[in-house]
Amino acid sequence: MIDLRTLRENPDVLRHSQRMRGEDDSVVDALLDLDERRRGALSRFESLRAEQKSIGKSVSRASGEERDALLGRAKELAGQVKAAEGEAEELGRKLDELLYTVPNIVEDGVPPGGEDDYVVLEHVGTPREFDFEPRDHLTLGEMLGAIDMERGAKVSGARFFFLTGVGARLQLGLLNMAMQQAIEAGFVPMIPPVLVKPEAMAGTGFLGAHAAEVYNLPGEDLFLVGTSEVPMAAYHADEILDLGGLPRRYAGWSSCFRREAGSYGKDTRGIIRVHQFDKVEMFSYCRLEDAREEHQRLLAWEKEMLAKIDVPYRVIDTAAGDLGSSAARKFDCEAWVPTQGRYRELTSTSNCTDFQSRRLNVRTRGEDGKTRPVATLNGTLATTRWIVAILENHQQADGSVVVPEALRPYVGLDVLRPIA
RNA sequence: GGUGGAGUCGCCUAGUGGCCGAGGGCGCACGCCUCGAAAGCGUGUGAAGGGCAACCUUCCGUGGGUUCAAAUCCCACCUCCACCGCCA
Repeated sequence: MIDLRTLRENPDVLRHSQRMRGEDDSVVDALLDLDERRRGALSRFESLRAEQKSIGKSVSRASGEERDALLGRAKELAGQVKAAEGEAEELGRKLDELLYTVPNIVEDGVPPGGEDDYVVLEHVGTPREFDFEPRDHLTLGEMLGAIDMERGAKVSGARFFFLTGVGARLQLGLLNMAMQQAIEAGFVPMIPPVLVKPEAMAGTGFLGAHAAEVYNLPGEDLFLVGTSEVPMAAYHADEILDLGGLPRRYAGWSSCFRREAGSYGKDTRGIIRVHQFDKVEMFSYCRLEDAREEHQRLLAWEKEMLAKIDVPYRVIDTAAGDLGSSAARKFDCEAWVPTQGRYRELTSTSNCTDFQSRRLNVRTRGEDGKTRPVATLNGTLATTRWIVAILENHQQADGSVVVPEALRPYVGLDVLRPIA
């Protein structure tokens, strides 16, 4: 959520940001207009209410005719107060409604443009030359008895799967390795609820433009989270965090649920794009002025994880138009997928500045004693999709897959071999 | 799912219509005392918004209602606790 005070003082910042995202900048004027009208109504209500209170007090002291006169005036005021309050509330509702549609202000330095206008920041590792025809991850997964899409579809429908045998072991090992790295880096490990209230979903910015992506349980008024970012951001909702305790870092392990509405036909083979997967996610609360630096740290921890699975990847700086509504900046790490001949997202780290914390009311107290919103950031440490990169990049001609060295203690196997 | 009880300023608690945005204790901050500390004493100590100074308004689980006036009365809902039922 945008800060109204900042908007009043410097509306061009939001106008520029909206244009960077390729979105409507006239929302700025609509906001300013509503804000001014609401403040007017509020101030009318406040002076009426003040008068009503003071008359109310004199009623209790007065008697006889004087009391009757005061009562008359008080009754009159009661109606006016109610009307003025209603008007202020109505305008406040409209303002909030509009405010909730406005995405975060884009950070300086973000490349302009849309999905394809990202800037590649670096390449790490080199795609391997195969002296045989590499198999795709699903073929390998089936040969290894690791992935069962057919039964996934039988039981749950398209884009569902079973991880079986070494597939299940691979995922458990990978996610455990991620948790272990996070713990060693000082993160608090966390297993959050994956069903959340509407406030948590809206607070993190997932009920806006991408509401169609979210599963909900209408009878329960609960939503299935698409990432543990949601419960971890809402974890400290309505709290004032100790300044000395920042940054607070959490590593959440959860299943993630996505409807993948509108992606019909995309990535229909294998486990690249599925309705349910598991993820270890970093989440950090820090001071606003430290957020850029913290963002770089999260990116560094992602790279540390990627190094452990030893796959070639690149880091991209996502263009403004492709940022989520809560992100001010986003870096993705994309691994090389040999059979697709391209890079696919394995991690994504976003700096959400004070966008989520304003909605969720997560604050800290500054040196001046005043409360102010914190920054929230998130980043991926491992997901089910990583299995794709591991299988494809480390496959051998016979269909076996060499487990990356760092991962071996967690998986308990050096090589995954095709089953008979 | 049923019945009973409860939700007040970080924590505990007082408060049954106007003198309550709200008293007390704990905690915390500052000061005095002390060589220093503890104890003791004194002062201060919720949040949001508006003017940004005095000050004003809102918030006593949430939402509605009654009233000139609601923490206080009425209704609905939510949450927590206890017991019962049902079921992992």
